Amino acid sequence: FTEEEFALFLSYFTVKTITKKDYYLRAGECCHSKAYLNKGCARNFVLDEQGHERILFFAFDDWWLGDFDSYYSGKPATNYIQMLEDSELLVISKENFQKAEQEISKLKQWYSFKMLRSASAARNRIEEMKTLSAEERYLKLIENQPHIFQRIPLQHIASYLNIEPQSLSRMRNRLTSKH
Amino acid sequence: FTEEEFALFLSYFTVKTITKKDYYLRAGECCHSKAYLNKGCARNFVLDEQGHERILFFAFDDWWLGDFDSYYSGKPATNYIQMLEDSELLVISKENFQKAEQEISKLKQWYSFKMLRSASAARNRIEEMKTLSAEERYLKLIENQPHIFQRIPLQHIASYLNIEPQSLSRMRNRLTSKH
DNA sequence: TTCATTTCTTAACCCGGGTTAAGTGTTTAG
DNA sequence: CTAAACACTTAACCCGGGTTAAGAAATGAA
Repeated sequence: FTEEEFALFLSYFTVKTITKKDYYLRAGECCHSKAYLNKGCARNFVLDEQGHERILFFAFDDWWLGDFDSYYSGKPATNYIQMLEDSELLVISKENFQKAEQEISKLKQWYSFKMLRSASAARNRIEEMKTLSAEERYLKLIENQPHIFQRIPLQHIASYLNIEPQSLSRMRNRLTSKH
Repeated sequence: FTEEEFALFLSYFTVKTITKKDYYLRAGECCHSKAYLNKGCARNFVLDEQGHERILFFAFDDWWLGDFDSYYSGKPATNYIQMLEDSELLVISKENFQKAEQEISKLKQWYSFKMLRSASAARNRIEEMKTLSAEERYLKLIENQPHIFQRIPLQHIASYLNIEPQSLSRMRNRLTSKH
């Protein structure tokens, strides 16, 4: 983007601060905006049939928040997006994004590249879930995203790994006593 | 697409037939093309660290085949794509697709819509894997894609459900004797 | 400082699915 | 037609993670 394009794009956003534990989005609501997470972090989760929270992923600085399906279909969201720290968001409405897309030619291209990366990341995540055990996923997380352990409670990491907090605790114990 | 646009698009493809059990793509190869599966079906799988095949998804008539990451990064693929029936593919090379994109204005738009759907499908799949048990995924599969059971051996369906064939057999037994 | 909430750990028991092994059908190829 | 390859099932044993319950440790609020 040129400086002018970037400034124009930015002008379509509004700043929103959300305190820890509050929600950017709840299941059942419709998602009419995208939000750039400027500062803070969030968890994106769904409820299973027993009502357990299942964390799909965490979002940190420089991520985009939203429920894709709801945004594009207009139907109610299935995802909850809850802040895990006091956070600052740059929010852009659907309408403003469409306007911006028409005024800034590069935007569509940029966005479709983003979409490609997003699809690719989701596919890799599926691959990971199919080929790695809980323990392997835990070790990989420590290796690839150690910063997560500085900011996110273990219970949420357990949910992300698709196990109960007790099991993660037991696993960590097993791993440290093993050496 | 208009009829002319469609004919032009088609002219960039070549027909390729692949017999049952042969591969459209193997891990380690680079994926330089996309393929429209005109007739037949295929399984897309990866190998885990123990060398077990893990099926990510099946492809039937009207699906597109390829390894996204390899196609866009130019790096070797991690996915195998193997035909489960004698199949007919319409193959388009990376170069031809790029040419077509420049000549047919709607193509980029169409493709970015496809990409959106693909990202959305992958996200839903992750959600499903996180919230449903093996048995629930099996029942859902019977309900939503019963035709799969007509064309795909149970061992492959087991792999898709992320369990061993023996476990699927046991589960089916459990379910039928339950009523 | 003190009480309450949240987070983490430990332990006992249970169950679903993995593993191994064997056996029965059912295709396919020579 | 026959042997080999493939597909499916059953059973015994084991193990990782779920469940329940309790308590310890850390954090936060009054």
